[in-house]
Amino acid sequence: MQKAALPKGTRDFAPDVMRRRNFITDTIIHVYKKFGFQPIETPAMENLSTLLGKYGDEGDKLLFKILNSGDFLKKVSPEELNDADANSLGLKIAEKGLRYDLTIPFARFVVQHRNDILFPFRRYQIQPVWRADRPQKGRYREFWQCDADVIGTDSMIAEIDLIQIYSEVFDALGFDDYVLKINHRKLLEAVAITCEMDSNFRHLTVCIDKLDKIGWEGVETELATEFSHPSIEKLKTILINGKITTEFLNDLSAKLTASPSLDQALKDLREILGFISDIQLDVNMELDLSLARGLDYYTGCIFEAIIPESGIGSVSGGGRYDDLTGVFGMNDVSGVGISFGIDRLYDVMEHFGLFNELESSPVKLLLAHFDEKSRSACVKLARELRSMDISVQVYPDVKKIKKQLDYANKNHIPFVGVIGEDEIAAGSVQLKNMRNGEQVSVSQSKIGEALL
RNA sequence: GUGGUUGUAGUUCAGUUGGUUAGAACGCUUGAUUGUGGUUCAAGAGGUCGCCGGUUCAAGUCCGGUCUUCCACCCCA
Repeated sequence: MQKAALPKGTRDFAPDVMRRRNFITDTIIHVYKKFGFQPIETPAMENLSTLLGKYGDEGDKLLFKILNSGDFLKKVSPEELNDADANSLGLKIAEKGLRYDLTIPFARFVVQHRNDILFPFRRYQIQPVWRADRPQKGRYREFWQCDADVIGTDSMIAEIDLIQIYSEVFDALGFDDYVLKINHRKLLEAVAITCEMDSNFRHLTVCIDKLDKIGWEGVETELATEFSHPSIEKLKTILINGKITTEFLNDLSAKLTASPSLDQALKDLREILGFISDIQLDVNMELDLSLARGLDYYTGCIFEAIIPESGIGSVSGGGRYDDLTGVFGMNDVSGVGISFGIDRLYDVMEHFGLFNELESSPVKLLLAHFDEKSRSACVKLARELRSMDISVQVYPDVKKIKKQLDYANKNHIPFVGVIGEDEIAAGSVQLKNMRNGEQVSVSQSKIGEALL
C-alpha cells in the first residue's frame, strides 16, 4: 500500500478551512470591485522564458520547472549531460514553469491582449503561485495571492485607490492594528546618489530593508562588504531614524543631492500625502525609508503591510513598475499593484482569534427515514424544497434514526425532518430543531414555510 | 541552498540506564435506547513505533542514511 502524502509545503483545505479562506477572499473581492477592478485568470504554467530573469537571481532559483513531455533528454547530448551545470541543463529539458507571482503573468497578459484592453486597465486576480522555497512559519511552496493592479497610467490616483483598499480590507477583516509602510524607489535612488552608493543599488536596498530586523549595526556590517566607510556614515545620518513623517520629507530633501529621481519621488509622495489629507483617509500609513523590497521590477512607490505582533513578516506587498511590459515588447506602460497573501492573512487572523463566525452548515435540513419507502418520500420532498431554494440533504443509507440524527448533529445541520410510515400516511413530517431539541409535526406542504 | 528540530493509535501526546504482551486522553464502533442527536454508563476495535540499513543475546529507545514536520538564515505573500 502506498502512503497518502502531499509534496512538501503544500496543503489540503478541509471545508471548515475553506469557509474561512472564502471569507477572506470574498472580503477582498468585494473591496476590489468597489474600486472598479475586474477579474482575470492566467494559466498555472508559463513559458520559462516569461518567468526567468524577472525576480532576480534568487527568484530564478525558486522557480518550479516543468519537465518537457515525451523524451525530454532527446535534445541533450551525452557531453552536455556530463558537463552542464544544473541550471543550463534545466533550460534544455524544461521549457515551462509554474508561475512565481501574478504580476509578471499579468504583464504578459496585457501585452498579448493589448488590442482588447481599454487603458487604464484595472484587474484583480486570485490564484495560487508556487515557489521552491523551504517552508517555514507563514511560508508555503504553494500559496494564494490576491492581486489588484492598475496599468496604463502614472497617475497617483491609482496609488491612492490602493491605499484606500488597504484601509478597507483590513477594517473589514477585523484588524485594528496594522501598519501600511510606503516608500519610493526613486527616493532610495536619491539616497544612493547622495551617499555614492549607486554603484550597487541592489545591495544597498537589500541591506537597508533589514534595518527593522537586524538593527543599524547589522546593516552596517553588511554594507561594509560593498561600500566605503564615509558612504556608510553618510547613509547613517539619513537613515538612522528609519521612519519619517510628512514634515520630515522636507528636511530629508534638503539632505539629499538634487536629482531627477529625487524630484519625482518627492512629487509623488507629496501628492499622495496631500490626497490622504484631503479625503481625511483613516489609514495607519508610515513613510519608511528603510522599506526597499527585493523584487527587481519596482521603480516608483512601494508598499508593504504588516500586522504587528503577528509573528509573520508581511501580509501584503506591492508597488509601481514603469516598464514591466517592456521586456515583452510594449514600452512606456506604467502600472501599480498590490498583492495580499491569503495564507498569511489566514494565519494571522487565526493567531489573533479573528475568525469568530458561528459554526454553521450550508445545509438547512436533513431528511431522515426508516426504510426504502420513506426514503423515497424524502427524495421527493427534498426536490420540492430545493425548488424553493432551501438547501436539503437526504440521508443516503437506510440506517437507524439515531445514526441519522447524529450525522446532522455533527455536521451542524440545524433541522432534521423525520418521515416514516405514519408521516407518509398523514402527509406530514416530524420537524426537529437540533439546537433546542423541540419537535413538531408539520404538514409536508407547509414545511418550506416553516423553514423560511 | 545553509544550520537546527520533529516523527509512537484517526488526533494530541506519555514511554525510565536498551529488557516480557508499547500506554493515556479525546475520537471511532457496538450496546444500555428495535421511531430520536448532544449528557452519562458499559464493552470493543485500532500501532510494521516515518522508511531503509547497522550495532546488540535483545532496539520505540543507540548509530548511519533517507523522507517528513517545524524553526532560523537567504529571500519573500
